[in-house]
Amino acid sequence: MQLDERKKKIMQAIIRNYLETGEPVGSRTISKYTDLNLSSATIRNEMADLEELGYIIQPHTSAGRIPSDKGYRLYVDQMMEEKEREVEELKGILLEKEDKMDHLLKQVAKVLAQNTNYATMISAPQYHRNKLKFIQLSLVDAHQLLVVTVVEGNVIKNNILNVEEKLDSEILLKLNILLNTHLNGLTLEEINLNMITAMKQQAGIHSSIIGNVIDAIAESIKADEDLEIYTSGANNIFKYPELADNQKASELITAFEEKKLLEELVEERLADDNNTGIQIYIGDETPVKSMKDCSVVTATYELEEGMRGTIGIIGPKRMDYDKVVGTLKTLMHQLDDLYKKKE
Amino acid sequence: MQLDERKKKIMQAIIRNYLETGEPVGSRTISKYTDLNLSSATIRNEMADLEELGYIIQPHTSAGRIPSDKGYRLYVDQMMEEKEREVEELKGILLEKEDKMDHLLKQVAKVLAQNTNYATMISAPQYHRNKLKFIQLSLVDAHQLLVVTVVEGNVIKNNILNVEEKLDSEILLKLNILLNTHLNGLTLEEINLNMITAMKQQAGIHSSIIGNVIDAIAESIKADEDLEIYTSGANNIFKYPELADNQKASELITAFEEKKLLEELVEERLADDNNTGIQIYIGDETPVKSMKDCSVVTATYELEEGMRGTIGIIGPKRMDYDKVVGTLKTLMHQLDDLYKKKE
DNA sequence: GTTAGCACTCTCTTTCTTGGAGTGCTAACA
DNA sequence: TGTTAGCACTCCAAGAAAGAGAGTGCTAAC
Repeated sequence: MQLDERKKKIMQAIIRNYLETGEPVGSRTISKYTDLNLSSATIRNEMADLEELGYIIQPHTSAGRIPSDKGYRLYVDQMMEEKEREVEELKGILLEKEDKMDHLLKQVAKVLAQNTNYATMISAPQYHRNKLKFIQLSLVDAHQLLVVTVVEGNVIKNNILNVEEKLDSEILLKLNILLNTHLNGLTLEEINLNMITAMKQQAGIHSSIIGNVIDAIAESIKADEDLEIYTSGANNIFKYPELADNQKASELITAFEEKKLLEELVEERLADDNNTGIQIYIGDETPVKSMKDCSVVTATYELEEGMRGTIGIIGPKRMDYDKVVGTLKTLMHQLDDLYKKKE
Repeated sequence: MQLDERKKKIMQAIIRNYLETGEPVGSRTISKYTDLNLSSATIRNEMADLEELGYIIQPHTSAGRIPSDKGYRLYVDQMMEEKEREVEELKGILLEKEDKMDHLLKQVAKVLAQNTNYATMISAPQYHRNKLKFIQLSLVDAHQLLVVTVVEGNVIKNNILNVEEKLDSEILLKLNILLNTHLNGLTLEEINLNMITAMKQQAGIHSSIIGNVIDAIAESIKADEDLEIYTSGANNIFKYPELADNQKASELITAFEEKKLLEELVEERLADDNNTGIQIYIGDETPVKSMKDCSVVTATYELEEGMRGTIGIIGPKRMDYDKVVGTLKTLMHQLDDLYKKKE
C-alpha cells in the first residue's frame, strides 16, 4: 500500500521530531509541528494507520510513537534531504595531503567523529591487485640482506633476511638486475613457478637467495591484505542513552577494539565492484551483529584505480541521516578532487 | 604509628575480602574469616582504630568498611604475596618471535588482557638514541627517489622524494657512498651543520638532493618518536560496576582510544633510567587523571640495550594485585630470556 | 472526513514503609 | 586491662503505594 501525501508528511514529522529528541512523539506534538492544520485527534487516526502498516511503534499503550526500522527505511529511501556539507577541518587535512597514509586516515576518522558526534571507522585502501614497481637488495651487514619492495601507488615494504654466504656488491648488482628485469610490472598472482625456476638458474650458486627474496616479497605484500582499520569516536556512543547501557556499550566498544569485527562492514562493500555510492544499514540490516541497535552508514572511496577503502559512521538508529550522508558525500567529492587533480 | 601484628592481619583480611567481593566488609565476616578467634566486637574496636588511622573507610554509618587508597598502598607495599605466574599463551607468542614488532606487541596486550580481565596497554620500544646503520638511495621512477634508512636494531624507514633533475646510476652510487661514509654510525643528534655543508660541497651540482635526503631521514626518524601504544581489553572495565557508569566508562574509553592520554604513563616510567621494576599507582597517584578511580600497574621491559617500552595494566582499585604483579614479573623474565638468548 | 471530549492506561516520580546489615557503646567478665 | 555479649541506633536498599502527566482510543457531534 502506498502512503498518501498526508501520511507521508506525518511520518516525516514523527521521524524528524524523534531524531531530535529521542522521545516518543505524541499526536499533539505533530498537530502543532506540521503545517497541516489538523487536530490531534485526526493525527491519532492517521498514526493508528501508520502503526498498523508497521512504520511506527508504540513502546507502551499510553506513550507516543517511535519509528520502526521499516519507518527509518522509508525515511532514508524517500524523504531525506541531504545537503552537501563542508567539514572545514577536513579540507585542511586533505590539502596537506600527508604522504603517510595512516596519519591521513586517522585524521579523517577523527575529524569525522568530532563533527558528527558518532563513532567512525575507515579502512585503509586495498592494494592487492597492484604491480611490483621496483625491488632493491642491499647489504646492511655482513650477513643481513635488506629487501625493499615498491609496488604501484608507492607503497613500500621492507624485509631483512639473514644470509649465510658472503655477497659482494658485484653479485648484489647482478641479483638486483635479475629480479627487476623479471618481476617489474607483474602482480603477485602473475609470478609463477616457471619464472622463479628460470631466475634461479640464472642466479647459479646464489639461487637459494632468490628463493628467499621472493618468499619475503610475497609475504610482505600478503601481510598488507589483512586490512588495516582505523576508528575514532567510539566514546560518542555514550551520548545516546539507548546505546549506553552496559551490555550494549560493552559489545560496541569491543567491536571497535577488535577491529576484526568491523571487517564485515568493509568486505560487504568492496565485494560489490559497482557499488560506489552510500549505503545505509538500519538496525538488523547491519552485517555486524553487535550493531543491531545502531544504524551504520558506509561509503566507498577510491583514491586511484583499484585503491578502494570504506568509511563507516556508526550511531543510534535515530542518527541524523541527512547530515551524515551529506557529510560523506562531500568528503567523497573532496577526495576525488584531490586525487584526480594530482594525476 | 606502626600497626601491630593483629591490626595488620585484620587489615589484610579486609582487603582480601574486598578484592574478592567488591562489597564493604563487616566485623562479623572478619571474625569468622581469620584464624584470630576474636569476637566481632573486638574486631569492631580494631576497625575503629584502623579507620581513624586512615586505612579503611566507611561508605556510610551502618555499612562495613572498604580500604582507602592508603590501605591499598599498605597492602601493596607490605602484604602482597605475588607468585610468578605463567601465562601459557604468552609463551607461545614469545617463542614464535614475530619479526613484526607491532604484531607481537598487539598479541601481548591482548593475551594479557584476556588473562587478567583488566585493560592493558603496551608501548612500542623507543629507539631514539640509536645509530644510523645504513642508507640507500634508489631511483624508483624517472623523478622519484626512494630513500631507505636502517637504524640499529634493524628498524627500517622509507621515504619517497620527488626530484627535478635526471639522475643516472653512477651519480646515485656516488651519493650513496657519500652519505654512508659520512653518516653511518651517527645518531641524529650527532649530525651537525658542518657535516652537511661538507657533504653538499662534495656533491657539487647535486647538493640540493643531499639536503632533501637528510631532511627526509631526520623526519622519518623523528616520526618514530611520537610513540606507538597498543591497547587491549578496554571493554573489561564494564566487568567492574564501580567503573562502569557512563561518566567514568566514557572517560576511560576515551583514554584508550586517544592513546595520547596514555603517554603520560609511559613517559613517567621511561624518564627514570634506573626504574626497571614494577610500579603501582593507586587511585589519585596515577598520572592519567581519567584513571583516578583505577589502579594502574606498570612495568618497563627492555629488549636490547636502550630499547625500552612500558606495559600497563589498568583495572579497578580492588584489582588482584598479587596476580597482576606476578604475571608481569613472569612476563618480564620471559622477555629477558628470549632476548638474552638471542644475542 | 474532522474534531471535541472523555474515560482509560501506562509510566515515571515521589513518598513511605520495612527489613537487614552493621555499627558504637555500655556493662559484665576473665 | 583486654575481650565479649547485648542492645539501641543508623542508614541503605528494595518494595509498595500514591499521584501526576502524557497520550491514547473511542464516541458522538459537526
